Amino acid sequence: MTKIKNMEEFAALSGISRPTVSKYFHDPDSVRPTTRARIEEALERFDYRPNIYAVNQNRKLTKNIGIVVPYLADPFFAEIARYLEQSCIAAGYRPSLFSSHGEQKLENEILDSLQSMKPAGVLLAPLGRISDRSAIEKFCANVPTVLFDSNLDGLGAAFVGSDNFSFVSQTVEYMTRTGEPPSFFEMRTPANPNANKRRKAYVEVMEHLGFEPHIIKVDGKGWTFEEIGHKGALKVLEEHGLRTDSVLCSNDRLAIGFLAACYEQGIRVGRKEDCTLRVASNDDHPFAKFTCPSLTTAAHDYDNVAGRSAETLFELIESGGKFEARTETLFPARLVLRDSA
Amino acid sequence: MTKIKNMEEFAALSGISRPTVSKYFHDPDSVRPTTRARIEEALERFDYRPNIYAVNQNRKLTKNIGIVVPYLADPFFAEIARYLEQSCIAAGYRPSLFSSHGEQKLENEILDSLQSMKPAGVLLAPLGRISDRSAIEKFCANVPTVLFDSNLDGLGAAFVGSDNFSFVSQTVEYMTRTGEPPSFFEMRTPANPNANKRRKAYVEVMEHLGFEPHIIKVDGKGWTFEEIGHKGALKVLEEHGLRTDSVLCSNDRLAIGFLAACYEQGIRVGRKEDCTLRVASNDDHPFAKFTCPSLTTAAHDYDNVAGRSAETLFELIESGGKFEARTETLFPARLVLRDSA
DNA sequence: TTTCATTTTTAACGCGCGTAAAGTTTTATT
DNA sequence: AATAAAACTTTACGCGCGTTAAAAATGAAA
Repeated sequence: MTKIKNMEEFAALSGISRPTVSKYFHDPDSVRPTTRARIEEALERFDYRPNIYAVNQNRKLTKNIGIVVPYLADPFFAEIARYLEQSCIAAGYRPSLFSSHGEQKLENEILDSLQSMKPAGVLLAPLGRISDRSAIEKFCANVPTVLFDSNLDGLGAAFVGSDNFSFVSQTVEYMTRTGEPPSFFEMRTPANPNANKRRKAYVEVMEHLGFEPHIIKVDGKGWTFEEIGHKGALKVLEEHGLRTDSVLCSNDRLAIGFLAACYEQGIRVGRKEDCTLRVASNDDHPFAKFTCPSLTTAAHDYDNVAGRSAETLFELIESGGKFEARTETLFPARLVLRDSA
Repeated sequence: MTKIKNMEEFAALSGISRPTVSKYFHDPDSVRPTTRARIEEALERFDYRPNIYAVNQNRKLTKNIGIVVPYLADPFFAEIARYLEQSCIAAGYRPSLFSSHGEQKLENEILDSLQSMKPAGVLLAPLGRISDRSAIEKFCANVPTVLFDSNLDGLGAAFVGSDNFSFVSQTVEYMTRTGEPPSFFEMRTPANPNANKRRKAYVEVMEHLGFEPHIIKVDGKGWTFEEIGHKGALKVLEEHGLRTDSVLCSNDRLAIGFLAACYEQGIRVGRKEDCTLRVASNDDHPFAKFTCPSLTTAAHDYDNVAGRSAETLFELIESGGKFEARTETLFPARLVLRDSA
């Protein structure tokens, strides 16, 4: 197996001219089947691959796609990222994954370094409230971008995410139907815009059902949601801050902290007779199945959110990086009944 | 702010010749302070950055570093990856992150695509038992590689990880000192080589302390450890397969499943009077603090493992990609006492 | 001021590939 | 078999930058 230096050499060995070989690598279907066969035959014998740097330097558009998530240590985003990666690869792109780790500075740096990669497109789940809106706006002006998970009004060519109203309405309706109406447990200043939409949905649904909304806001910032939920729950439980025996957490990670606090305080959670509290939540975090008790929650439609995000980006790329109008696609939640409520 | 097309143009605008500017970008200290100042002044006015593709095409060695983890949806690896990324950036490298998602095929593809990136070096946490050893061996022959977390004997220029004996000896000694000796709970065919070392350490420590080792192997494959631990625990509890009131899980994710099963079965876990079981584990998973009860576990020295891995790779790169001898660096665990044991 | 080492400039080539133009061959159509 | 369309070959340039060699400029030391 001789080592191939460059396309010139490979072309010679395969008996095809270099421009045709180049064309083949750009799109195997753009050459005649017979020549394609000859190239692929040679490809097996010599295992040559074009130098990606030379290719990307000369192509007007690279095949790179950037995937940016706000916090990769959250398995929710890790799962989404996995779907997205695979979709990109399947479509012939080269994904590269970045995590903002909850920091605006890092998000900006990622966008910066992404720009110099001249990507065909970017799938961006922004930090949300703490994002540098103008930086993202500038970025989106230069790079075809589809936002997902967190919407920033008007930014990016499209948004794909989950319908927060669907999440909250299902959980609230379920809880009110089977017991007392829930209080809403959330962070005081949530970074994620979904949190705000969930709160609004909660208020709306409660009022529609004829109940008085009751919101519990806990302090804490950053992405250590379990910790924040845990501390907040201890405080609430100590102060007897719950009006009913039901709590709806804004998201599963807060709920994980909440349940841990309940356990420590000896409070039985669930819908069995000996339980004094019901806790539900939103997201269907990968660990929600293994909390104690297992968590009743509204599940994201992972597959569809990720799939549609990727598809939308591909369409965007193929239509030259611009859509006529910005679209927002929201997928409804699926209520997952477990033991906690 | 005019747009700069290339280094030629930028050099002209800054009043310095292109080769000198090129030299500056390679190492700012390699030019005279006065010319450096002039370049940096121009840099502020025009915000130009070299085309990374052209740079990487021509440099013998890129500044890219690949980081490969076996399963990014495991927050443990997400955390490690974060440390590593930051270390690389701080040292002036450009990290790119990959996850094998538990699949050999993907691991191989990642190594493949990594090769064509001509990285200065790679930080690789292999899948372990299911890795394609020959593929990794071939890769390591071409790219300076430091293994971390999972050791593959003789592969890579160095290995940095945790001392599994330290993990298990601390947990076993603690449990035997404060109560009955633990059974060891693990997967039958663990992918991770650390699991095997932990089992051996368990046997060794138990025998040294004069107790008979008792190992419980549960079925299941893949990386859904919580699920496997959960199912396995239900079976064990049903069959009364525990010889004592103590269990040491091979890792925290199994323990999370184990605790969930205990909760469902109404078994009180912990060291309080009303508890009938003690469960400890290894890793100090980010969620171990929020299990019910919170998990007593032996913690990885995250900072040191990640820090030393990165440092070792930098040294490797600076010494031309080869070490005289392969080194293995192991960091001891730190016992974290919580409520479960 | 002279001297000499250091740094910078000028000029030019190379990297590996995209791409275009013009000419040649192959395939499809009738 | 004649013709046109499609695909391929040849030739050559360009991309943006690394790198080198020789010439020129700079700075420090004498």
